[in-house]
Amino acid sequence: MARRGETIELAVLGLLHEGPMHGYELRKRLNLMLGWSRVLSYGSLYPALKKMLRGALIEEVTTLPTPGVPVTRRPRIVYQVTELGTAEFTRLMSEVGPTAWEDDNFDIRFAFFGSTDMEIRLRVLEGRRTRLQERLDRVQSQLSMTQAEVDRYAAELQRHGVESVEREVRWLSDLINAERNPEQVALRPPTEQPQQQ
Amino acid sequence: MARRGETIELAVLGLLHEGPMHGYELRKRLNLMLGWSRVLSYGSLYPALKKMLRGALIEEVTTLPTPGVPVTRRPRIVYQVTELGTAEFTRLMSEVGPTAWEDDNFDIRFAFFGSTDMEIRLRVLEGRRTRLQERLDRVQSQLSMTQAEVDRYAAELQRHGVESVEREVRWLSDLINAERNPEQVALRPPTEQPQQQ
DNA sequence: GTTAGCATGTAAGGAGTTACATGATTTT
DNA sequence: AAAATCATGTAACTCCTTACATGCTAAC
Repeated sequence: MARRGETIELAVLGLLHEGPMHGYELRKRLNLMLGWSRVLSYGSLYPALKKMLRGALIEEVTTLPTPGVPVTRRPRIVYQVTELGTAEFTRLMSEVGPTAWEDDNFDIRFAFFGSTDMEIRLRVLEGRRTRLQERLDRVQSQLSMTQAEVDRYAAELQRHGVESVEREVRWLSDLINAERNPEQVALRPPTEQPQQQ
Repeated sequence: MARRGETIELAVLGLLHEGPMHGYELRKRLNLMLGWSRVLSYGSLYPALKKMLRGALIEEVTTLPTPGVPVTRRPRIVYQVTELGTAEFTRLMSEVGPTAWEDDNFDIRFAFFGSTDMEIRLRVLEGRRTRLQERLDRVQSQLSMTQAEVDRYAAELQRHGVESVEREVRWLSDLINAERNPEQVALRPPTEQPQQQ
């Protein structure tokens, strides 16, 4: 039950889904994709690749005659996902472990929604929404209790936090609706033009 | 130059600034305050307290006759901040190390703005804004390059990310203005009532 | 020809978690 | 009297980073 360490693994499997890649490129794409928080270092990527190689989730591509690029290339090690890896990808995407709703893990799952089916997408979106809603309820109940004695900066931080999470919940709700009614609603909710065309 | 491990230390020093507390209560207040992301565990709090005790940043309070509470209390170990700790708090608050603008570290600094002076507040706010703006610029320049080939879910994630960071930047700008013109603007920007009373 | 970036790794360590262990106090 | 929660701690482990080490290739 690989609940820990799923983050990089899932990201690599998802990216390799788009085509074979070498480590350096994986890192670049990952940092572009999840650039918001941390920058993935080689010190964690390469060992992870080795481990996945041992687990036969990925394999080396020996010859890949990319059209247009000269073949005189030595040091690059290009990986591709195996059948086992594809199965593991699906398993990880649908797994609802305790860390699956954290920011980074959710973002990775969301980024690869195109490689899954609607059932899983809905489960992930609704799970995240439920989690955020729980946090919101917890904070707001505590907020009403301790309201009087809080310093104004701490209060402003809480206000801003609540507002951000509420916004996130609305975003998730829009996405869930869009999943359920694929025809009626475009993926992007009408922020700019509130009229139907 | 304790650049790492500053997070808990700063939080503890900031909280003890409000008055003496024991470990359990520190954890509760911290989780209330920064409840958004992780929950601080005892396994990291208590060792940190021990370390700070060794460094004389905090000290045990032997007798504290809290009015109204019976004194028959044994196992609680109440800490208070020392002079050295107060100095360290100021130092950490004004330090602009590479991790100071990360979400958690920024939130902690912000939460204790009431215990610092405006100079430091402005430096922290402006530093955070600069960092976010840099990320924004980097992502948007990359976004314009790779625009065509991106999957729609990955694109929506990026769009949402950019929007969130832009919102955060605006929030910071409002706060910076409020710091610079303390009379004119209330801390909270006029969301509900745009009129002056 | 030298700087910048591509490309792959290893070793040591940091910052925290989970799980375990223990006992007192309050509530039901 | 049992259950919940208060209260303090330790040991092992995980995931990741930083710093180091190496060499190739493109650009200036």
